[in-house]
Amino acid sequence: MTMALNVLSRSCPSNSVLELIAGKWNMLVVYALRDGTLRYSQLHTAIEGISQKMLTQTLRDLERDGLVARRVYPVVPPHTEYCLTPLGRSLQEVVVQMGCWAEQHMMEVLSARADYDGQGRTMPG
Amino acid sequence: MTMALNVLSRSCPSNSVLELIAGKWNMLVVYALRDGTLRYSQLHTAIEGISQKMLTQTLRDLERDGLVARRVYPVVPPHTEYCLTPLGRSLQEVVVQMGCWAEQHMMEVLSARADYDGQGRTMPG
DNA sequence: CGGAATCCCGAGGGATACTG
DNA sequence: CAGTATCCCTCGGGATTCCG
Repeated sequence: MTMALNVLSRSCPSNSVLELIAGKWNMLVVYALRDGTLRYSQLHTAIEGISQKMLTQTLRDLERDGLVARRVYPVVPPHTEYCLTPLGRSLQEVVVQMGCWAEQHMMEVLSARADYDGQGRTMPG
Repeated sequence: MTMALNVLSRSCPSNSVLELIAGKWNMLVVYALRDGTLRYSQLHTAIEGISQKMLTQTLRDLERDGLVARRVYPVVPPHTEYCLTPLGRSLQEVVVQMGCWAEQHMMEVLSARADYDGQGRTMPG
């Protein structure tokens, strides 16, 4: 019964923690902040295809989980900056590795997909 | 304009590759296969809370992407085994690190959530 | 045992409009 | 600029049933 610490177990908090990472945009935001502080609009530009709704929501989630720090400057027009917390930077190391893996192995994945789809599974017109 | 290789760019294949990792169950399946070969039912048991539909679908996706190998023994009752391919094992290293991060830092995340929710955001009845 | 097929609901998430 | 609020629709994914 000593299976407490296990990401595969729903009863283990690490499982829900892992879910937060698995979100579609979470990793990309952490990845985008790898070089330092960015403003909201800069994040919006850096992460292609993200809507403001999702960007805001993702940032709130990451802030809530202690991974991202938000600093608001009370000026007009508004100025808001985001950066990783120490906890966020510890995760960032793994996220960057994940990004590197994706960049390094994307061609293998693509060719695997091509093979798989070419084995008689394509839909002829 | 030399920003080709970038997981943040939708036009870069690595971006879609990263998406496949971000799926809710993909990482857990790769993680579950870290120790070697498992049968369908063993995976179903190991990964708490996954439905057979999602397990099958996730395995198909990972097989299609060249991360998981499927071996079917033509016996009755059926016997099917799954294991990581070399490509899958290269990803597995990063996934295991992600799992370790989740296990090591889950308490920090939990306490951050408690702090955030305690700052006047809870909904009193 | 290892799936495939079907049904169906709720959340995820985009588009748009508005605001301090 | 940095959000919030609302609408609305897709599809992720659970439950169930059937099959070789």
